[in-house]
Amino acid sequence: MSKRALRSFERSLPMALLRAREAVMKRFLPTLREHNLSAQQWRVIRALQDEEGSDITELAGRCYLLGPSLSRILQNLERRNLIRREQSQDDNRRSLIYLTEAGNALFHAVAPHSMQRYEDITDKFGYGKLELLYELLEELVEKLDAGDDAQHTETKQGDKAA
Amino acid sequence: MSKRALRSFERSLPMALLRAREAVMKRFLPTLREHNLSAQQWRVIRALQDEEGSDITELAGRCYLLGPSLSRILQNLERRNLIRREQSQDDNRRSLIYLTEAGNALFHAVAPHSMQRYEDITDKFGYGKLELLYELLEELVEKLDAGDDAQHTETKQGDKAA
DNA sequence: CCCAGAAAATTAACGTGTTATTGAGATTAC
DNA sequence: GTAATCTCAATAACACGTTAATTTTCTGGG
Repeated sequence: MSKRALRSFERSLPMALLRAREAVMKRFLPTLREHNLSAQQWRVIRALQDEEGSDITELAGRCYLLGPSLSRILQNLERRNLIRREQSQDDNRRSLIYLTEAGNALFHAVAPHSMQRYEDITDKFGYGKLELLYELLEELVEKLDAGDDAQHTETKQGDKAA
Repeated sequence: MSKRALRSFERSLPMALLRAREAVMKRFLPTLREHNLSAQQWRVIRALQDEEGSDITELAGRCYLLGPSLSRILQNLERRNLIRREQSQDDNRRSLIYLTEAGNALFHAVAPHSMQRYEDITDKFGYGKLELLYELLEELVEKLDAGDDAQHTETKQGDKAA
């Protein structure tokens, strides 16, 4: 038929990606939960272990988080003494973020479990298929992000109370 | 290379799935936003268009939403007169949900744009690759969920465990 | 130096994800 | 027929996603 109906949910691409992500996250969340960490908090700790002294904008980019989310996450981690801030000398607008000793210890407590989960997934799904999946996902993002002219941002009307 | 360190973010599977999902959603969100709909609200409206008179538990399963989220979404849609509720006769705990005329009209206003976005994506990425991606994602979920109890339970008609 | 504009970070406001809890209505057991 | 139990739906509490607005600081042109 020329005019197809909308895909059913089971074949909807955003839904399929969501399901897959949740299936994967289910393998990681129990360990994180034992350490009272959300997936996002763990991303931040990993990123800081990779490279300390990032400013917040750079950290947000590496963790794929938006500023406001990261701002709240850092407040939380700071309360728990897992990170600390230092004012940048060059630019007083910037804070540089560092793992504390406790943060570093937490990383080393969680990391082995996290690695184990990756190996579980690789074993269950197959190394080749996993690599193929990575490539497809990457290519999808590339091609979709390429031509974005059709993104006419909407005209905002004032009614807030929608 | 698999035993040495955690994957970098660029190669992390949850992150890759997240990026892909967001790249896809970027194509749909502008249209939804023009109609003051979130992706989840749109999922609910689509599901109701498919099959009206669902109870909330069944609707949650079809929309892949958890109860509390759906509860809030339905309150929102009800305030906006896009859905209405009816008490089930058989079981007073259940509400059955229906699209109103306005909800139905909204569906028909948005659906063509949504279809067009799917066609854009298929064109950009390629039909074959898209199908391959679907299959891989499905297989990933299957293999990871094997042996786990599913979090988002689907309403399976048919065999109730005897 | 002063001021307009840009950038870094936070805050505000709203909607959703998630777990635990609650309350009303069904179901089962005894 | 009543008590224990299960189920449906809503609520509470917290964290995150997202857009807009605010504050502070830096920068560049007069």
